[in-house]
Amino acid sequence: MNVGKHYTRPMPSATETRKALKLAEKLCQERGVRLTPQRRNVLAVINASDQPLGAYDILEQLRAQQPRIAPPTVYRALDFLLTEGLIHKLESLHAFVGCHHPDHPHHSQFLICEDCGEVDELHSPLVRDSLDDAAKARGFAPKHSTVELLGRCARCQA
Amino acid sequence: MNVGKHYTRPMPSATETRKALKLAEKLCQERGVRLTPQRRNVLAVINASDQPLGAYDILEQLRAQQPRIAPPTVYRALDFLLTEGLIHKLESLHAFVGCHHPDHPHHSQFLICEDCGEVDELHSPLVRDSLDDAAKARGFAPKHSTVELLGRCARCQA
DNA sequence: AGCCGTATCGTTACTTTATAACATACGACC
DNA sequence: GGTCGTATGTTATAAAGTAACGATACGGCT
Repeated sequence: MNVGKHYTRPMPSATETRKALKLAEKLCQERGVRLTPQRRNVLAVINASDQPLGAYDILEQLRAQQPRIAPPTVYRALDFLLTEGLIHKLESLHAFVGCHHPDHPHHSQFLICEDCGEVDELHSPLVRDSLDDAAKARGFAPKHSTVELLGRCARCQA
Repeated sequence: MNVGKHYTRPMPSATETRKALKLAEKLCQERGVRLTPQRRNVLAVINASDQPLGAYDILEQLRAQQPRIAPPTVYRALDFLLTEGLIHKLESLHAFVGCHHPDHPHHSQFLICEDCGEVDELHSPLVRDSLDDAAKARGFAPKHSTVELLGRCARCQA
């Protein structure tokens, strides 16, 4: 897959990754859902990456430990993590990123740099409200939003 | 593919479709690009549909007249039509719809009904501006936007 | 008209992304 | 210990998209 071509920022630290996993565990416990080892593994791979990962990228990484793991296992874990709001899917890349604020449901907006692959997760209330208003004006009841801007990040323009 | 399951609104009239094709021809001529028969055929199929169509749906329809047509031909036509702003791609559905305002470039926002498959193309200046502002605040230079709300349209709620 | 360069298209084969279907395992509860 | 629901393993296949290369068509030129 390899989204970024030029600059790539440093991988998330092991500490950050562990903290994210701890939070995920806590949230799942609170909600009465199970963060099973497979789901945890998938989340760990995603959180440990500095780039969005495709399902088959994740698969490949998991095969290092579990050579016989197959696509449905990964997709099932991804479905779970999406449902629980622990990750996001970037539709325009067919790739997945960890959620920065998994503790409450939200619309997110993503700025995706085509040069370096960096993904910036925003939660602009203005964007959210303007979208809600637009939907309301049409009597439309939104369940899920996909908001992705593709372009160049500040660093790659400089 | 078959996006809509329940209500489906009537197909666009032949008159509408013809008008859209006329406009597309005019725009292409003005721009010095060629709306070739294959491109025209693909556009016609998309415009004649009341639902977003996947590339392979389009392929299948074209095969009625041209049994040996292959995926690359369709994808090339789709690329052209996207570049010229004559159609849009709905990333969350892997499907394509005709553009309602092909005469000037624009960000669009889409309201996609999960029940009936209807797609509403919006051009809310508030949404556009709030997204531009959010991007600007991060020094991000957007090239393309994907804004899609999935949910239920007014009719399907009633 | 004939020639050239480029754009478009045909064709084959293939890659990448995603899911259906069914078998097996495992844990919670009676 | 049986059985019910949830999660996973496993095989196969569907759906979406592209690479590569040759053939043909088109527009501009002399």
